Amino acid sequence: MLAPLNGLRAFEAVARHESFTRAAQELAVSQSAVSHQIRNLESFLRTRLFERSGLTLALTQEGQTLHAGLRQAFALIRQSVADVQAEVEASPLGISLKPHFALKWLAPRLARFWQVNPGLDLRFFHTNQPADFADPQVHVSIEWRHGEAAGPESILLVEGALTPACHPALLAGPRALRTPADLAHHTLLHETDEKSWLEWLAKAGEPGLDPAHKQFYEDTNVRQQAAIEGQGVALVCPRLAADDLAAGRLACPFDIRLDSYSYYLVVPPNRLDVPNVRKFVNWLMREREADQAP
Amino acid sequence: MLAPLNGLRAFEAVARHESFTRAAQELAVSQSAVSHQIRNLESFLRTRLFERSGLTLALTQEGQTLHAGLRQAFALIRQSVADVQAEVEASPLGISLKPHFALKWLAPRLARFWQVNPGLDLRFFHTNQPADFADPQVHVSIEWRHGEAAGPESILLVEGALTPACHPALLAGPRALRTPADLAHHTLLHETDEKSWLEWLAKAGEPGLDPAHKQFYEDTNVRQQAAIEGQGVALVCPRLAADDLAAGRLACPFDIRLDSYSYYLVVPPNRLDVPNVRKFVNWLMREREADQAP
DNA sequence: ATAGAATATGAGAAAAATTCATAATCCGTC
DNA sequence: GACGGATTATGAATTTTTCTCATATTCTAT
Repeated sequence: MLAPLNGLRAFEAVARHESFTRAAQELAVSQSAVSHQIRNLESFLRTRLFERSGLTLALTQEGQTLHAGLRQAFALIRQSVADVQAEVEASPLGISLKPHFALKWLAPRLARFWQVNPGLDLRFFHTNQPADFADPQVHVSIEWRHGEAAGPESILLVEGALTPACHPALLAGPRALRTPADLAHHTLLHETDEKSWLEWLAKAGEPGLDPAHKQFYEDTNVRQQAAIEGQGVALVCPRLAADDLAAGRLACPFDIRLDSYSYYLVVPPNRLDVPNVRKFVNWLMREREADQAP
Repeated sequence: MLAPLNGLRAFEAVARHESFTRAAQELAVSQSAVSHQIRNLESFLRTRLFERSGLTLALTQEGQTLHAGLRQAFALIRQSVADVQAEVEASPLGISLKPHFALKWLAPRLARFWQVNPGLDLRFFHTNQPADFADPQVHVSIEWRHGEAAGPESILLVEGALTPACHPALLAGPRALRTPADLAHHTLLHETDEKSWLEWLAKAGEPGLDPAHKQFYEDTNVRQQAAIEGQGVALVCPRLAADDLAAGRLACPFDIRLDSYSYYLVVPPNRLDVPNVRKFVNWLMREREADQAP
């Protein structure tokens, strides 16, 4: 049977400090705990390790023998653990997010992040799926979630507020989009299913509307580009389409917005203890504030 | 917070064996326990330490960093603990016992002990008090105990069988000891109190007997010598007075024996795990057998 | 596909560690 | 020499950790 490691650790600290009380402070436990540990170790080794003569604590012969090796051993352990933690710290911060959010929201702001955190490596996992936090490379994610499904570890980053958008030309002409009912003559650009459009149509008072065509684009960047090319009407998130709207590449024919989904920052429990994660999250929070100010 | 030591130990074993299962065997725990330990350590360090790709287990970069230091550290720990145990092993085996038993029973047999266990150092604590097992130098004791008070850790070594003994001359002459009642004309040699004699007198049918004189000798060797010198009658343990009886220095006038007290070997719980203790106890047991054979 | 050999996992049981409250001890001081 | 301050010791209750069992999962080779 191998020696009780926690007792050895306590012993090493006591021997170094020459005091139970100070060792307890270093180990962040009570003096009583240290006393029990030492007693237990002494009973395991069947020998006294300290000579308690009054206020002075001295190592016995056996205690000296033990401490000689343990001092080195625990220094090695502490060093090795610190080395690993440094490696982990130096490894890139993994962020799982949708390509659309990455392109339209994060990318334009990242330069500012480097200014504040130079030398911090990021690693992006672009996916339309929920993050796989079992993968230790993934630390946080930004997800497109239904507001109600957002748990306590979710922080609202950008409000969804989905609304139809299309090439400005579609607002005029014979089949001009003037009321939601006009969508019946147009192509609706979907994601992977029709859920969002059905929800929006219901809210717009056209629940049964049957569009002329349907197209499916899983990637929102591609879908939005398709709308820009005039291939149909897509539901867009105005804040993430701000540039296209400002440049006149897109226009929003109606002011009816679906706000059940939004972009949320998701940080698994305790992940904020990782310094790099905290830095990134703090920066995101400040960007969010700046976003909402104007 | 310092790293979970037991997890580190498990990790070191797994890394060395390149197998959870074999590490579990070395540590004498289940594979499951090792798996839990590693998982816990990985979660503490927030990194994977092993690459589990099918049947082959490989260290990750972080795992290698950690193992490099831990291998050395644990080797040091094992060595230090072994060193201390060797020191403890080499220290004398402490035996607490009464001077009388030491002189009359143990001393004549010790030569045989050295034959079987050459180089094993013994340290005798001669005392008439019960052993102080809190003193780590005291490993076993041989005690004069009441049979009923003997606990499970007590082993009968020599039966007490107290009976009066005196100089042979007292068996003759005007005040010859022929019946217990004759003791009224003699001096009774006591230990520290009159208990034993009172008990013996009761058993001998002379409960109220009032002796001519009383003398108190705490040390049985001295008391027995006093009897040899003809100073009175002492209660002796025949097996420990065998030499004096055989040589005619002592005689037992009556065949009434008090057997409530005996010499017991006392070994505190778990002490038998100490190799030297086991050697001594085993030898004592063989001596006891040899004692009872003839 | 399937057997074999490994690791993973969840729940409950067992063991170890910790704390609290307080006792005992020791030393220097008045 | 009694007293106060500082230190270690101790016992009981509680919390935390560790372990096991039973079983799931994963991977490989046949």
